[in-house]
Amino acid sequence: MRGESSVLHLDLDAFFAAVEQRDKPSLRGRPVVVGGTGGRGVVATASYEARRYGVRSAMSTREARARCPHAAFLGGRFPAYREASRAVMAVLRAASPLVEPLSLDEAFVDLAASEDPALASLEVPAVTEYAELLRARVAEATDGLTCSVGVATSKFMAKVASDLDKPDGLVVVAPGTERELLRPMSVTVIPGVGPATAERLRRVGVQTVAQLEEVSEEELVRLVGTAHGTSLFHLARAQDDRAVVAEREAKSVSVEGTYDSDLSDLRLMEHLLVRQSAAVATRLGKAGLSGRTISIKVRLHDFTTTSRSSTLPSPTDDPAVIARVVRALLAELAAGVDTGPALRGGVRLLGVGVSGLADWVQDDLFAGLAEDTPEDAREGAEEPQELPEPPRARPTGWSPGADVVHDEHGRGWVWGSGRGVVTVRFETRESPAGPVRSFAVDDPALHRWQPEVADDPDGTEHVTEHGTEDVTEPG
DNA sequence: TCTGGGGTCCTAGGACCC
DNA sequence: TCTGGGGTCCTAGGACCC
Repeated sequence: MRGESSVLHLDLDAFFAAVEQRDKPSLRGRPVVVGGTGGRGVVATASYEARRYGVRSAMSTREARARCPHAAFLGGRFPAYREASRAVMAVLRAASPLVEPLSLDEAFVDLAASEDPALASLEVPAVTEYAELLRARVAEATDGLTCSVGVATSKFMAKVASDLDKPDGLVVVAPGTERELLRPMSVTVIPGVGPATAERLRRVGVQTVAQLEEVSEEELVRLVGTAHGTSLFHLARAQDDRAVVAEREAKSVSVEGTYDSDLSDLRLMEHLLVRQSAAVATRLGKAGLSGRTISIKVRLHDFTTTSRSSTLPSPTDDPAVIARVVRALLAELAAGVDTGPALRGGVRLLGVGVSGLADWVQDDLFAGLAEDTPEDAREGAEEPQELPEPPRARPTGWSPGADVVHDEHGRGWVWGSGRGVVTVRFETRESPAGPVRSFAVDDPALHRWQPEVADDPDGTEHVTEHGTEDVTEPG
């Protein structure tokens, strides 16, 4: 917490809906709802006219239609929102080099780093005047969009303040007045306190910040865990030293989709996941990123959500590699004793994500792999007789398209990532495109294998993950 | 036909290494 | 051979945010 009110939080009012009303005069003064318009859509933004009918963000579009049937329901024009956002961020960056965008419509600005001569000092009157100037500049740069601004001695208090006079308002919290402002408020003003945490606190009689102040740090840690508990303890006292950070690197890239009716056909799910893999790869490529961990997400008809992930030895942005891993992860779920039947019972959402991002793309897969091949994998490759006993258990799943190596006994193998070798059974089918090989993983405890394998330009089967020469198929 | 899509952070357990 | 702890990586799930 600083001595001056120099952290500014800006929040554009009903942003998506406001852009629509700005661009389409016929919508001005009317209720506008932007969000998913399909059967399972939710509201992203409701204009203030629509909020009067009880329409709220995250509400299902179905319910919003029931509450306000005469509203304009729009699917959203993200390029327009991005452009408006860019104009706002440019205004803020002209005010201070330290701008931290939180989303398209929100940002922190560190006024202590400002070199704008229009900011006379960090005293409350000067900061108030300057914040009004910024609001005017935002309106001018965006052809009339309004915003709400809070200025305080910390990020937390600035964000609380920007919420106090919405829409089109400004609140500057004078240094030293934070706690009296906070005490009567609900604990839900604290970032990180959502429905689950609020309920836990309510059960021990805590609903306001004043009541939260009475709880010891140890008790809070016991209630909600170490990180959350200590953070809650300090935020209750308006203690917040988080810096405004201009550049934050992306940690993951994902694509997901909810379908209007539940899916039960595994081949269709695979098709959709592979399409999402390509979309993720495209976005990675455009951003110059690649990642090692590939995940799929599956939400069932009853909204339970499961995920599977697999970490490769080196980062990739290759749609073929991502798709291959994704297919294997789906096969793993389909083979699961619990997850398999659940999958066929109806899936409402599928998603693909890549995390463990690096800001570089490996040019030569083989070059990188040669250097850090795990010793045990090499040994396994050279001494196939030490592989596990042939399986007795029933195959737990089939993973079309994965590459398989066989040993001299005619058994098929797929190689793990530094974890030894996984036993599989395989079969080859004839298809118009040539032989198609599938394999089954026989040991459920081992089946989280790493199917990082090269494309197959010369028609031989080989595994690139731990050094290719060792594991080229004989003949 | 309740409940989007894009993220971040945290926790807990197991594997593995020293 | 037994006991043990610390650190890191990985996976799955959950809470939360806009």
